[in-house]
Amino acid sequence: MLASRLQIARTSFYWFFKDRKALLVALVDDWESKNTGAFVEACSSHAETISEAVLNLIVVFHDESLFEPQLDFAVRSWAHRSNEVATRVRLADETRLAAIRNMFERFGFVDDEADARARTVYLTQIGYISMQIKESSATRFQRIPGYVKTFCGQEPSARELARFHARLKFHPSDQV
Amino acid sequence: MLASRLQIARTSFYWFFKDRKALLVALVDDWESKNTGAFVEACSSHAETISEAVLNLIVVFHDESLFEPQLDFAVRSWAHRSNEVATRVRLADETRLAAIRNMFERFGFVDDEADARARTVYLTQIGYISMQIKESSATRFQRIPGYVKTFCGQEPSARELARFHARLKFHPSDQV
DNA sequence: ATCTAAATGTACACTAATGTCAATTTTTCT
DNA sequence: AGAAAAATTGACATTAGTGTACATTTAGAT
Repeated sequence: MLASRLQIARTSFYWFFKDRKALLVALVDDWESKNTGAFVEACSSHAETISEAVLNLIVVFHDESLFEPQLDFAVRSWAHRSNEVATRVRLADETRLAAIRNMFERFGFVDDEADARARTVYLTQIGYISMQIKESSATRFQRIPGYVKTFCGQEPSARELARFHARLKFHPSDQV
Repeated sequence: MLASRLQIARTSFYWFFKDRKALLVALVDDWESKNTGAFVEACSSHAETISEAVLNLIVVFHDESLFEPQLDFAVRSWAHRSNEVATRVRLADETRLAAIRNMFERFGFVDDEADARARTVYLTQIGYISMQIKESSATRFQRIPGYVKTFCGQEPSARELARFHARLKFHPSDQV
């Protein structure tokens, strides 16, 4: 399938990768290096309010240069069958969750509540991928204020929303 | 794999199912019939407060006689490769989401907010499965109040939590 | 006890998936 | 142009996955 998609002979694959497994390992390596950094950075970037901070984080999930939904789901699927991969996925998830929890704590949420809110934000996005929802960008943007209010208990200001909107306009691949 | 797990010869499989595909179709049929009913029922069951209603819903996700995480994820995985399955999954998701949204609307949430909260509850659970989190029941129960507060903006009362706790004690398979 | 249906097993066949090898073409560098 | 490296390819080999046919065993009913 890969070969026909690339318009080359099937066996040409073996010039680039030793075997099937080598490709899969490379994919997980790529997944690992690409994602985690962007999350930590978004969580520690400056924000005046918690709603702005949450919006910063949501940007990462919608920027396909930082986060690839299809790849993420594929890796998680693989993790269901491989303990090795499962361990790496778990580690990445913990790193990301810690970063998000830390973000909530910076804005005064404590212990269990910071933890629950961090998990809610993160798990909602992971669930989104799992459901492979396809909706117009209009629909998507319309839902954002509701999500932000749910995630942090505070509605985003018009100015924060406008900034969020502007940042994502730079990535037309999201408009599908 | 299936045959060795069941301690029978590989070909004995074909006595029960015509072929591989027939088994997969049966699995999706099972998934479909089993789940959706339980959701709708939980969402329409009586509750004094929104926090109690949310707890009623969370029970469904933790009761393995009503909801099978592994199967759910497997079906969603399959949906990524089969349009037929994807359509059925999408339909089931919409039915469930409508039931949950309706629940929030009964307690005074309107339009976008009811929608966002319904999606947050549902997607968080789907995300949970995708992450195949394994935690002790103690840890799980500890997190519940935080989730409830995030989901509906209101903390569950001690009495509501006690009832929730009691209901799940009847399903020891959850204690893993 | 014996007949029948349910269930299991062995032998075989076919196809899809994966990988190796050596030859060939294309690109790059001097 | 000509050599070296990069990339591609077809022919072949091996293994895993899927399925059929038929014989055999087991369980239940009369």
